[in-house]
Amino acid sequence: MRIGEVAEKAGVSVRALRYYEEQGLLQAGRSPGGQRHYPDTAVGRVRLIQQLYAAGLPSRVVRKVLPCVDSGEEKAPPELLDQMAVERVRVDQRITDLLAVRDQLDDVIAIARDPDSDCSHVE
Amino acid sequence: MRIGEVAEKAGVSVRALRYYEEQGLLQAGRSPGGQRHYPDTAVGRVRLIQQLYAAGLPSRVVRKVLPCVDSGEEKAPPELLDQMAVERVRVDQRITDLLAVRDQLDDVIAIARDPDSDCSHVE
DNA sequence: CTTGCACCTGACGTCAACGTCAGGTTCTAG
DNA sequence: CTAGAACCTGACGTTGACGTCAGGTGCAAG
Repeated sequence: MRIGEVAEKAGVSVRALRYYEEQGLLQAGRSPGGQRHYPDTAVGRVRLIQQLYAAGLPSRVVRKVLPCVDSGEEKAPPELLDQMAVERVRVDQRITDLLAVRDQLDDVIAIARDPDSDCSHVE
Repeated sequence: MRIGEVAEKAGVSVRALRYYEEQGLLQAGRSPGGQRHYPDTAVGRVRLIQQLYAAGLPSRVVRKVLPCVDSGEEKAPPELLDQMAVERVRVDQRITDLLAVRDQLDDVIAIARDPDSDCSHVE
């Protein structure tokens, strides 16, 4: 597959794919003329990258996590595992933050919809 | 309170506070000499702003949400409420993404710790 | 009145994750 | 063989949330 097809199937821009390669997140073979070509698995990998980005993980984290997730998990060296655990904690913290924010939004929405209900969070 | 004290109590930089004012997120009175002074409530408001940022909300969302959360929720016009609902959905989506990522991390960590357990997610 | 720290206003720098434009090449269809 | 779509490599532009530096001012203490 060439870059355009991968981009379309994965729902990202061609520029993004070249950027991922530049960042070492996605390898590509080259045709004699210099054009990139990807295996079918590339689409899935790009989707994975997108998922990690969508979750708000910074690129340095993606860089650390990707090799573990796709290139056979059993090869992960212990120090890398520690990093993963650290990131796991960070993700968890972020989830907690988001839940709190969601609750705040729910409060405001509920109060606005039904002003007579008491504002219990102020006590 | 002057800006330095607020910054320290809220755990952010002085520059950040000036930035918030510039963005219309945080008002401040001025001394005759031109120095900003804040009420005690400013610290809490800054913490709220930080929480929203920490959750990954973009500034435009914070801009929309803040007036509802602190200046008396009952005044919120319906169109603003719709926006809040939209953002609520976005936050929810983000939580879902993060949960998926966390599960992936857990999988990788679990497999690495205990390679004999079967990789059930691949079936 | 002077020292000196906290404060002020610009204004340019930074980093990430691409967008976009310029100028040239490769590949495919007819 | 030729048009033109898809690709290539730089390289500069963008947005958000500030960092940082320059050059000047407010204010409490001695």
